[in-house]
Amino acid sequence: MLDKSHKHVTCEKCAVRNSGIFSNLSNDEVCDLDGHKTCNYYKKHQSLFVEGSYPRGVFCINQGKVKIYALGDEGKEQIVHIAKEGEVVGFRSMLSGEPYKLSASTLEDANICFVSKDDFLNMLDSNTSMRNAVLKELSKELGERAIFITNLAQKSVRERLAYALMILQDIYGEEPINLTREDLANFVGTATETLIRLLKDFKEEGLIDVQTRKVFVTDLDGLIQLAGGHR
Amino acid sequence: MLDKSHKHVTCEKCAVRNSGIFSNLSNDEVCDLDGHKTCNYYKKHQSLFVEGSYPRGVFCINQGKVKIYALGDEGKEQIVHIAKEGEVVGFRSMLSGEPYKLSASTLEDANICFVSKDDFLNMLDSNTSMRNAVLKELSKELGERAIFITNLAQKSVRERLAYALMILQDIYGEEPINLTREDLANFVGTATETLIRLLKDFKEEGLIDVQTRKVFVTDLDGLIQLAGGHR
DNA sequence: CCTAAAAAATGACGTTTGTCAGCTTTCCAG
DNA sequence: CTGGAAAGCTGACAAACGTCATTTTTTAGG
Repeated sequence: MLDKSHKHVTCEKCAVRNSGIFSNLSNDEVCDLDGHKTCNYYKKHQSLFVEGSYPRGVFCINQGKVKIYALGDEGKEQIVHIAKEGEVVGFRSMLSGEPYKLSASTLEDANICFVSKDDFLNMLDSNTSMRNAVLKELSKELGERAIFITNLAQKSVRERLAYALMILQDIYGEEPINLTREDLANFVGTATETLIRLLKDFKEEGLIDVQTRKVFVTDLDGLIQLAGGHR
Repeated sequence: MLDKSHKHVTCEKCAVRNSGIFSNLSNDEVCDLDGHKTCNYYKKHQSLFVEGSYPRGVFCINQGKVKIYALGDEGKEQIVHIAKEGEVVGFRSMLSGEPYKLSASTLEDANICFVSKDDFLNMLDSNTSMRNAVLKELSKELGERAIFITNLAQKSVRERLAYALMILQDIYGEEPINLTREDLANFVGTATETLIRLLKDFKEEGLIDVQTRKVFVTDLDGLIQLAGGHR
């Protein structure tokens, strides 16, 4: 459980100081960043930003998972990414000057810091290595999305679920994957009912273990093979 | 028809001088760029780069269309983007330091210039507005891919075809859309046969006109509506 | 102009996947 | 601890799509 009282996290001592696009900052720069950020406690299912609005800054996740999703025409969410501790989210729209194309909300209780647009852009301007990190991050994500697209277009739901579980396993690390069936379906890109049936199959085939909401990957190699080899 | 003999295009006089990420360069910088580039004539179906290899530079399209695609597990192409005159392609993998995640090849005869990795990165380092253009471009594309993903996951093939035709209409401008059925299917993310049947439907419904390979959009509003409103 | 190869088109058929409706279990606030 | 709401699950059914096999048309090189 997250300690709600301990709201302010010092950047220098942040558990995720060494990951993401801020990891290349010097100690001085991190102190500076620390002075310019605000730190907030978010409850599960709180919204960070919504599609269509304009960015005012970026969010740095200290603790907790965040889903990044688009809303389809019928209001169905398509989860494009699940961000974890150490990731900075919400800077893409800021850089493109467009309104948000995606929404973000917490999947669990979380500590998330906020850095205003001006501060962020100033840092980006003055700091070469951070700039390179941002360029790299954007490019990497672009590559990941291309794979996502190809999977959606060419693989069966079964294969996509295997692929999604591989990725989620990576994101959740030692912890079990903890998503509602609906979120999982919206990540895989299928109907909730279809997803539930497939999860049951996977369990019977010994690929995963399920404890109510929690999913444990028990046969990662099996999943990788099912998903169609490495990617 | 393209003039094959007129191989070298001077950047300053390039027809697409004012589009894409090089558009913000000063005249001096453009002259410099001109000195560092090589210009090549490509025939239809020639490859610019392939998935898995390492980038040596970027390609600036002076004339012609280029498909950017991923190869699925069964060798089926998933076209992610169709680049036209003025676009610079192939810089994402260079920035992420990874091998290409996508392949690119010409859809028609083309004039394409090449700028080496070092030259490109140097320019990126020294030129603020170009850097911002690249950041903007990457972010914009990331947004577009999110929509692509959502469409694939939630829309029917029929709706996706309408959407694809909207986009292609934009890319081809006044010219008719000129793709093989297979390429079109690989862009929409469906089987070639399904695509052919739907094209026929669209024609019967008066949305498009078809002259052998060429597709003319005759009712853009109808397509937009079919695709599910504006995007 | 002709011919082989590539692309386009069509029909038949099976399967995957989505939808709808109803039921059960789990979660959580009071 | 408890009751209502949310999430999870199951079955029946239909439609959308993919696959395969075959024919027709178009393209491009000699």
